Amino acid sequence: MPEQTTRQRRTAERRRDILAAARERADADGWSAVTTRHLADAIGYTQPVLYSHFPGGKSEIMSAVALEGFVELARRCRAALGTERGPRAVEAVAGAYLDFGREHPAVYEAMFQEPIDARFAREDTPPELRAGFDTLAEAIGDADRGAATEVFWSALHGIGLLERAGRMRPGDRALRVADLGVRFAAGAR
Amino acid sequence: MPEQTTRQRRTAERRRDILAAARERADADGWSAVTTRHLADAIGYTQPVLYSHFPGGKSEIMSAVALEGFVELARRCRAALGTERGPRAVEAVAGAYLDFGREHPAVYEAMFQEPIDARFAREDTPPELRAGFDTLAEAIGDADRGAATEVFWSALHGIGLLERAGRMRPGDRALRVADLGVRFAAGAR
DNA sequence: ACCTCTTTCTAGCGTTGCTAGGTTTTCTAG
DNA sequence: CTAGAAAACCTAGCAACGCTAGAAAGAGGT
Repeated sequence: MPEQTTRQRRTAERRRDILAAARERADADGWSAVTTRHLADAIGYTQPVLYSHFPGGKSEIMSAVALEGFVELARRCRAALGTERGPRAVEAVAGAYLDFGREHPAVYEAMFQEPIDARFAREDTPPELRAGFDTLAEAIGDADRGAATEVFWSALHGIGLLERAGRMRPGDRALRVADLGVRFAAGAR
Repeated sequence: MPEQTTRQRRTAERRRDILAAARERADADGWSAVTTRHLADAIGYTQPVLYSHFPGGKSEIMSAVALEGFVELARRCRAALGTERGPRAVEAVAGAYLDFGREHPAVYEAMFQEPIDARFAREDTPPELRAGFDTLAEAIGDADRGAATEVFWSALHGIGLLERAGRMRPGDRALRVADLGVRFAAGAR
C-alpha cells in the first residue's frame, strides 16, 4: 500500500502544481496566456501529462480552478459579514466580493463567465456554489433568497467586470459600495 | 471622379459585408467561431482582403461591431424611456437594455468585455458611448450622472451576463426588473 | 533477472491569426 | 489603342494553439 500511496501523493501534488501554475499565470496575463505548452513547462513535464490529470484539457483545468474559487469567495464573504447588520453588512460583503474579483480576475472569470458544467439556480446546485449566494442574501436581509439577492449579486458582478474592463474608474469604488449599502440594506427599500 | 466613387462604394460595401457577417456569426456561435477564414469565405474573398479593410485584424473588426452596438443600444434605451418617469421608466429602460443584450450577445460582449481602445469614464469619452449612460441616469433620476447610475448600469450588466452564463433563470427576469424599478426609481431611496 | 503495467515523451494533426511576395486586374497617360 | 503605373487580389507559408496516437522509458511484483 505504501507504493500506491506514494503514487497517489505524487499525482495529487502534480495536480496541485498544475492548478497553481494555471491560476497564477491566468491572474497575471489572462486565460489566453495559459497554454498547454507553458503549463507543461511550468510543472517540468510534457503536454500529454496534463491530459492524464485533466482529460477534459484546458476547460477542465479552468473548471477546477473555478471550484477552488467558489470555496474561497464564499469563505471571504462570510468572514466579512461577521455579525454586521444593515448598510454596514452590505458594504462589508460587497467590499470582500469585489476585492476577490480584483485580486483574482482570472479565477473570477472562470467562475462566472466560462460556460461551466456546474449547475446553477437549481435545486441540485452544489453547496460550494450555494454558500456564497446565501451570504449575499443574508447581508441584504433577503429571507427569500430571491430576486433581491440576484439583483444585488448582479450589481456586484457588473461593478467588478466594468471596472476591470476599464469602463469605470476603479478609484470611485467606495462611492459605489456606499450606494449599494444605502440601496440594498435590509429595510432600506 | 465617378471612377473613384465606384471604388469607394465597393470598399464601403465590402466593409459592411464583413461587419454583418462577423456580427451574425458571432451572435449565433460566439466570437471564437468568427475566424478570418470563415469571414473571408462569407464575403467571397481570401483572408488578406480582410486586413486591407481592418489592418488591426479580428480585434479591429470586433471594435467596429461594438461601435455599431453602442449606437443601437443607446437608441433603443432612449426610445424605451420616452416620457416615462419613476419605476416605470426604470423598468422600461432595463427591459430594453436586457433585450438588446439577449438578442445580440456577441455584440454586447464586444462592447463591454473586450479590452477596447475606446475611452470610458473620462472627459473625452466619445458621444456614442456617452448617450446610453446618460439615458440610464435619466431613467433613475440621477442628475449627477454619478455612482448611482454606475450601480444601476452594473446591475443591468450583471443580470444580462449571469443569465446568459446560466447562473440565473432567464425566466425570472421580470422579477428582477421589478426589483430594479422599486430600488432605483427616483426618490425610492 | 524477467516480465508487466504504468508513466512519460516524441512526433504530428488540424486549426487559429496573420503576413510576405508574386500575379492579376484596373486605371492613367501617351 | 496600347504601354506603363498602381491598385487589388491570391497563393503559400509562419508560428502558436489544443489535443492525441504510438513508441520509449521507467517502476513493481515474482
